[in-house]
Amino acid sequence: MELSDRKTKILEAIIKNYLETGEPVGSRTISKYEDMNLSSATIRNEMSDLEEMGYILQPHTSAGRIPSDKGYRFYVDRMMADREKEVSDMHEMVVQKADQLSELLKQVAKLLASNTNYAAMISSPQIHRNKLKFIQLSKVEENTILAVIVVEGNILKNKMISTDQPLDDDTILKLNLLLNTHLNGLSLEEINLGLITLMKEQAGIHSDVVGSVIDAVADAIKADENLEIYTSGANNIFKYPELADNSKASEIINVLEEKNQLSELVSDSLSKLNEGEENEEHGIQVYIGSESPFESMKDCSVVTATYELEEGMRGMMSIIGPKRMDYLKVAKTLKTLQEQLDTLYKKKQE
Amino acid sequence: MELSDRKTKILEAIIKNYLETGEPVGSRTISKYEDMNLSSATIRNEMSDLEEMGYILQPHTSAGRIPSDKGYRFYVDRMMADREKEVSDMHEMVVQKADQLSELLKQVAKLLASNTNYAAMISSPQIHRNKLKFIQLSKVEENTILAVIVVEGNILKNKMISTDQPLDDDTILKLNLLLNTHLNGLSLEEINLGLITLMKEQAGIHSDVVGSVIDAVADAIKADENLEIYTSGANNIFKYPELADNSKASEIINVLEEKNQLSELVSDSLSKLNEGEENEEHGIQVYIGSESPFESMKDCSVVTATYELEEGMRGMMSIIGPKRMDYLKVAKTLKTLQEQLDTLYKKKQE
DNA sequence: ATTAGCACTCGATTTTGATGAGTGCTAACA
DNA sequence: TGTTAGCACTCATCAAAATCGAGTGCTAAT
Repeated sequence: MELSDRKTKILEAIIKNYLETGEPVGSRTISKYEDMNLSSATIRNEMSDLEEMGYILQPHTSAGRIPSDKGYRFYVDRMMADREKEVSDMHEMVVQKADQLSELLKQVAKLLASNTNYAAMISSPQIHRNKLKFIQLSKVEENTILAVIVVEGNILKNKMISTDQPLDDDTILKLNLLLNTHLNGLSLEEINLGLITLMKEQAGIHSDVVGSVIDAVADAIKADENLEIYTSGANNIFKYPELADNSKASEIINVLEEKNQLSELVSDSLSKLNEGEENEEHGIQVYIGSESPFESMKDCSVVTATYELEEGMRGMMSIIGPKRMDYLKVAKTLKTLQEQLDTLYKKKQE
Repeated sequence: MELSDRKTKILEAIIKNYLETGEPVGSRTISKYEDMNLSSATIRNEMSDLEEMGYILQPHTSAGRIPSDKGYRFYVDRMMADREKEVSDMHEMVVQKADQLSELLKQVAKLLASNTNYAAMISSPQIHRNKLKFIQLSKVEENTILAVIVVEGNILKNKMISTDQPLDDDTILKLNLLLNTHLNGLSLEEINLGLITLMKEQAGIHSDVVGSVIDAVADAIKADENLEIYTSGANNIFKYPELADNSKASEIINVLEEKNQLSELVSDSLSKLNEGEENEEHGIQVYIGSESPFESMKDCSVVTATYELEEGMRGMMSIIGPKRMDYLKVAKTLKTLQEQLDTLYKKKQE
């Protein structure tokens, strides 16, 4: 069966009503709409068809209908197509300049959550494609060396390195030179074992101690590839009865708190994004119910967007809410922040 | 009225039973205990007294009794006094050496939560009494300078400083010298406006640009005085029906997520601790119900402990659970981690 | 001082019935 | 042939009523 115009109209009416109320919607309610000059009986027939086609379902006999995942999917796809039509009110969202990237991201997470009334998360950007800009070792204590590594985008990594024997200033100077000449300008992922051994050989005489320092620096460069995740608004889920149920809430909160799951997911989908086809629609993706990446989120919808601070520095943010979330508003919020991050960061750099 | 031996015994029995079951406990239950050779009627009389004295209360007529806050307080004080008597089973808790302090603390938070089945938090240590060890400015880009500040305990602070005009290498060298000679060895709280202006004067000629760099460094030193808070196990609260109620759960989760409230609290009580009388009992504090620092936690108990990584580097950790939490186990868990942090950190330093 | 016994209370659980929103189907209608 | 009025039926929800039982307080006997 095809989706006739009338069916579409009815389906849309059902979904919209359900988004607002969260209650199953019946034929009578729909028939009373102004531009719907049909009796409830006719609506019922159409609804019956829509149910057969899988767009809506009945929680139980003699209840109204609610959208199925397929129904939401239809609605979301349609809405995304002509999103300009509708304007939902948005608060002003202003991202304040922040000193540290982590502060900025925390702020964004908070903004996302407070503007949408759903739970939000944002990941730090991936940087393994970024180029190394600058390495500096300095002696902090007799047996302790501090390594500071600066990456494109002015991302910092530090590491304290304890050595078995003290290193004299001259050696440190040479090491600095060695590291910078070999590594500067390379992207993080280009730095491999081969390079490390090469450097160790060139360091020559000093053998052991120097070798271990080089290893430690390499570690610092490679480490921390797991993205940081910032979340906010977890308690918003209590606002939606269909999620506030104990076991569901517990699971959702767990996912938000156990950030490593999220972290993996983000890095997976980011790397797919890097290789694969670009996603139009500003990379906004909607996962409805069972489409969602987590088993424990089968009663939620997850809307994700990528952001890009500068070439290759991509991160992900997402909103987690009930299936009947205000997709339009969420998409807009995400887009707004995408843009703000973009411009803000470029300003900061200049 | 005095607490007779028998009353004490009964009270203790009531509390213990309630800690396990979470249900009001009646006279009959108690009378059946092995070493309690009394009829339920006698117990009832005693219970009636205990209620009058405020140690227990009835949720409603014809229900059993539950401990009041005063009852818990009695139990906790008593338990703390002779805690060695009882041995509750504890999992092995091993804190893995971690590269970054933040990783270590996250790990500890997780351990706390998973061992106790309550929610846990830990703050980063306060460092404003720590002495400055080392400052280094380096040029990263034409108009960008990186300041790295190392504090006793090898805590790092960094800041990227954008300048209006480029600074030449020589000036940077001089600035490094200036900063280090003036500030090294001072504790963070000793660095004040006077010192800053003094340095600016000595920098002399270079005026503007140099001045702003010094300001930026001073900022970096002073900033970030708000402690980081790491939480874990928020979803554990759903295991306790008396907290799993929607509105309560929401509030608790909110406090755990809005870390700045916690942060303030921690820094308050730490500074009190620094000035005031030392708390024996390894600084383990129990807040029962309404004694607790947050209005929204009036149905919880909060057990806090301070830890000390090295002289003056103190932080706080705490467990948040229902009033009927297993105080003994919690206290032990906290103490164990206190000790582990202590030894681990000292090893790491050596 | 202790306890057995009993009446009484009151939350929790189950039962029952009424209500009403909503459906599916059928027959009449345009 | 598409639309609709009408009706029997379903079933969640709600409230009132009935039942249950854990627990108490009191009294009188030991």
